[in-house]
Amino acid sequence: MAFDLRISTGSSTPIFRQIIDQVRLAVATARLKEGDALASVRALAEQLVVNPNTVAKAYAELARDGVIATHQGKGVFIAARRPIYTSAERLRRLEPALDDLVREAIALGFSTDDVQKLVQTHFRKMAGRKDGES
Amino acid sequence: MAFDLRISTGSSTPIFRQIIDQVRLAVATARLKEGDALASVRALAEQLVVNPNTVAKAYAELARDGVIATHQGKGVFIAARRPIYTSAERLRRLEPALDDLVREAIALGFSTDDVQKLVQTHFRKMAGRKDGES
Amino acid sequence: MAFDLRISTGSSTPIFRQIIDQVRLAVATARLKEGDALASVRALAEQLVVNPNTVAKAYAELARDGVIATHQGKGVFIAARRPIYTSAERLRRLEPALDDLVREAIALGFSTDDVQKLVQTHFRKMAGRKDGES
Amino acid sequence: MAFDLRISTGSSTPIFRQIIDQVRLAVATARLKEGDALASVRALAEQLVVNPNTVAKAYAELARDGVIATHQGKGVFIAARRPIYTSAERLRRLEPALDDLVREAIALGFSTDDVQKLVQTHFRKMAGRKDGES
DNA sequence: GTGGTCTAGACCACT
DNA sequence: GTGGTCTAGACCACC
Repeated sequence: MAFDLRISTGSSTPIFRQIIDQVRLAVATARLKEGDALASVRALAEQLVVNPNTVAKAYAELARDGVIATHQGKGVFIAARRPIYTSAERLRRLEPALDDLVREAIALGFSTDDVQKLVQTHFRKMAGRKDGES
Repeated sequence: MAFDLRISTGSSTPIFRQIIDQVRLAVATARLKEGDALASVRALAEQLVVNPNTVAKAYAELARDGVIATHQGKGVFIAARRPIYTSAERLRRLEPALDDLVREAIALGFSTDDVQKLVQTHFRKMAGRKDGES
Repeated sequence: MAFDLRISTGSSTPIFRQIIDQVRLAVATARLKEGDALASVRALAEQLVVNPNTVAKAYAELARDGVIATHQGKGVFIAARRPIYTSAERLRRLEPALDDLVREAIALGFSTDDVQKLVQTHFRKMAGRKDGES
Repeated sequence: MAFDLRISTGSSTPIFRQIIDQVRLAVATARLKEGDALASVRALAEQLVVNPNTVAKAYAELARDGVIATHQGKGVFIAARRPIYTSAERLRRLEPALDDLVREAIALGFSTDDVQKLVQTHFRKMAGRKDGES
C-alpha cells in the first residue's frame, strides 16, 4: 500500500475532515500523484473501523474540490492538480487558521520572530516527512 | 470601563470562545490585571446582545481555568496571575494551531514565505489593536 | 416566505442537487440577497417531505461554496457574493452541460443559430422569472 | 470499417452512454445508414478495452429504441430511419439539456454572450470531427 | 465489485 | 431551538 491513512477517533476534528486533510496533504507533498488509486470506500471504512458513509463523505468533498476523481464501478483516483480557487478565496480559507495561531501565540507570549521560525520548521517537517508519523 | 469586549456574530468561532479568548488575551497583554472587575453575566449579555447562557458558559470556563474568580454577590474579577508555563509547555500548547495552519497552507498551495509574511501582518494587526475589533 | 423551493422526487437529478441548484439560481438572479434567511434544515426537510440529512447535505455544499453561511444555533443565511473559482475552473464546470447540449442538439438536427437563439431565450426566462414556475 | 467509435474513461458520462450517443449521432448525421454493420458486442468490447456487458447494455438500449437491429448469428445493423420528429417534439427533447446548461451558466456567473460563444465553438468542434475524439 | 443517494435515528455543540 | 457528525442499513447505477 502506497499510502497509509490514520485517524484518531478521540480528536475534536471530525473523522471525515481528518481523511480529507491527510489526502490533501499527501497530494500537496507529492506522496500521492495523479492516477494513484485510493482505497475503496468500503475498504477504507473497514480499515479505519468507521462507517462507509463517513469515508464517502470525505471522498465526495475531495472530488468536488478536484483533488480526486471517482469512477463509477472502478474506484477512486488522484486527479490532475489544478488551481481551482481564486487567490482571494485561498487567502480567505487560510484566515481562520492564521487567526487561531496568532491569537494563541500572543496569549502565550511568543514574538513574531518566534512564530515565523516555528512556521518554517513545521513547514519543513510536514512537507518533508514521507509517511505516518503523527 | 477598563475593558471593551467585542464579538462578531458572522464568525465561525463560537461567541463563547471569542469572549474567552479576548479575556485571556487582555490578561496576557496586561490590559487586564489582578483584581480588575469584569461586567456581570447579565450586563455583558445585554451589552453584546447575546444570550446570557453564552456569557455564563464563557465565564465558567475562565473560572475553571483560574483566569477569573466570581465572588458571589460582588461580581467577577481577574484572578491572580497563573504560574508561568515552561517554554516546553508553551510550545506544546501552540502546536495544534501551528499544525493546523501549516497543513491548510500546504493544501492551499502557499509557500513558507507566503505564510511567514501573513503571520507577520496578522501579528501586527492583532497585537496593535487595543480591543477586539474583528 | 420570500423563497419557495420545489423538488421533484421522480427526477433523475438527486434531491440535494435540486435544492442546491435552486438556491444558487435564486442567488445568482438576486431573488435571494445577502443576509436573507433560509428555512432551517428541519423545517425545509418537513416542508419537502425528505430526510433532514438530505437538506443538510445540500446546505453543507452551499456553505462550502460560499453561497450561504450557517451559524450554529441560529440558522442559515445567504452569504456575501464572491468569486471563488478561477476562470479555468468555471469553464471546466460548465463543460459537461455544454457538451450535453451540443451533442443532443446535433443529434436532433439543430443548427448553431437555432441553439444560440434558444440559449438566449432560456437565459432571459430563467434570469427574469420571479418565482416557482417549473 | 465504416465507423470508428472512441470512448473516454475519465469522463463523467458512463461508457455505455457514450457508445449510445455516438451511434445515435452517427445515424443522425448520416455517417451511418440503414443496413450498415456495427462491430459485434465482443469485438467492440475488445477494441474499446471495456467489459462486454457494457457494450451489450448500450446495444440493448439502441435496439430497444429501434436505432439498430440485431440479427441472431449475423451481427448488428443500423435499422430503418425512425420517423422524423415534429419540431415541437425536437424542442421538447432538447429542453432538459438547455435548462441544465443555462442554470449552471447563471450560477457560475457566465453571461448570455459568453455562453453563446461557447456553444458556437463547441458546435464547431463536435460537428467538425469525423469520429469521437474526446 | 465499485461509488452515489436516501432514510432513520442518535449524539453533540452552540445559542 | 439551531446545525454538524456519525452509524446502520437500504437501493440504485455502473463496470
